[in-house]
Amino acid sequence: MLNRQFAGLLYEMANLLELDDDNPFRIRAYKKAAMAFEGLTKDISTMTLEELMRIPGVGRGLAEKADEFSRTGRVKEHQDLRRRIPQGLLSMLNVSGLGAKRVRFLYETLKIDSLGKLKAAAEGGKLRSLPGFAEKMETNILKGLEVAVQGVERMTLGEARLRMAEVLGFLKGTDGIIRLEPAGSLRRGKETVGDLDILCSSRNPDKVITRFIHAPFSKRTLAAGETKASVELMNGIQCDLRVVEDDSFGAALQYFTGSKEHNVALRERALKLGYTVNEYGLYRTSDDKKKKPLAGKTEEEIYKKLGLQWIPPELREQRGEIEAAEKGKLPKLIEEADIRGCFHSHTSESDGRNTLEEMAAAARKKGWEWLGSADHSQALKMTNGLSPDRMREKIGKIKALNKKSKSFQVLCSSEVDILADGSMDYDDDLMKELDFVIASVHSSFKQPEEKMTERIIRAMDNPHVDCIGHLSGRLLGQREAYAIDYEKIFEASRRTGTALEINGQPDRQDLYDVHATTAKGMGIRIATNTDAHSIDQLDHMSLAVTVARRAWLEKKDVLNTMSAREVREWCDGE
DNA sequence: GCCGTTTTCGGCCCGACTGTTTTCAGTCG
Repeated sequence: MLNRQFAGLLYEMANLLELDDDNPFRIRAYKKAAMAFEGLTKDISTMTLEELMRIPGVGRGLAEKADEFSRTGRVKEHQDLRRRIPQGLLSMLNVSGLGAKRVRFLYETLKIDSLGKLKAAAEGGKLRSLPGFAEKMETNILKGLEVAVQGVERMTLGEARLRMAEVLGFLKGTDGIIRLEPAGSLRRGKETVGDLDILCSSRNPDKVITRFIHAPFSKRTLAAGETKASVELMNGIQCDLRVVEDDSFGAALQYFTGSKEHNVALRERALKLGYTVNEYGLYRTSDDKKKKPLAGKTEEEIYKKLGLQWIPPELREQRGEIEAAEKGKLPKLIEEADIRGCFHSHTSESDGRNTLEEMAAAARKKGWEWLGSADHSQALKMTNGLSPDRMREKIGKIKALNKKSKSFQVLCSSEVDILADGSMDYDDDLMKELDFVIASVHSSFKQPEEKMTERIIRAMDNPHVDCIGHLSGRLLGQREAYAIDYEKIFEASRRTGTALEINGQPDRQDLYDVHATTAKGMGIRIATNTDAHSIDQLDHMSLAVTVARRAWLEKKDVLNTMSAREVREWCDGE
């Protein structure tokens, strides 16, 4: 799958073109197309030129580049740009406060073409005498350099939600606050979050901003004006606060939730309809901006004026949601309240922290009707995986437990390893005794694409395997996804009726949202699972559901919305 | 670069903050 590589190449080309002072709209087109290729599940190397050109934002020029890239692994114009523009200038763009204009200027005047030379020049006080640069700018560049050298860290959504709850909890009590909501990529449920965005309406904006920049979690103030402030949190993450009038809250919430691409598309639509939209409201193009807006108090008003259904934040990625909203065809997204159980959790029998009884009690307390207790199989020694004898013992234990309760059922499940050759870690007789089998890869991650793909398909062909766990195997910030052919695997999944898991562990969130969308389109059933290793991790269902929502999934697409009885029937009827 | 029930040419989202300036460019989201 070359899509991500090609998207990366286009992003780099956009930056190089910017350094080359090329047409800004051309640069925007490259970035927009890069986004489109990133979200595409069909492999570009299997697409014809005509198919490529049907991707929104991709015309003949970029389609030909995609074609050139999949045939030759390179793009000539990209190589030309690389030859002409020093590589170091690209890394200089990562320094906060430096954009293409300033980087180019530094290169032309002082021949600075690397982070090292930039640091030396700033420390030597050589920048302050340049026109447009002064002492303050020099200091800021040095600060920006520290961050750029470390590289930009993004938090997982799970971590971001915790940090957000702390900040909101602190701000909540402030005098004069009317509404206070998280915005940005966190509200869209993106798998990782770069910084925290908070929106607030208040009768006393000064007070909120002052309290915010002096909060205990605020390490340093990056900017502070009348309507917005940014601070760096103790963990180095940036947190932005915007304060608006309550009449503009909906417009501002829409605006600061993004995504940027969604907002650009929305504004283009507004212009066609004779309106203009900003963070204060929706106006007629002909009207004075000081006039009261036609809409702005709620998001629903804005979307309605533009002839659209309200679009849930998770869908605002410019992946067809505006077209669907126009036709009134948005999905009715699954909600956490629809979930009645989880197939995948662990106990202290293998590597979990809580006993079977504790896990079951906690699941019941969440309002669930059933829980799949799916300890590891024997191959995973480091997790104390269960031998066949121990697993049979556990099956007996679960049967006894279920006799005591009618209203709550534990499924005897297991997360069985898919061994390197695609065979399963338990024999068929044992798997037959289990209610539900999740097959996962936990070893030999570096197999070539073809072998890994065959390995997983072989597991799906086993009649006892119900579901594939964390298909891509990626660990956010730690490990790349294994090389697999998604098209072939989805096809096998459809053919064998094997479900695919959306794993809600914060560093997994696996399937990827775009892959889950493709799977849904093929009629593949999805299980949203926690992979909980302790009772508190059962709350990771919220992350799994968020991924499902970003993938446009509805209640009917997800196995976990079945009642205990339906799950039993489904397991027996396979 | 892309795109088109106003267009195949001429558009292409919009505003806040900073640091540098005497009214604004660059950056950022």
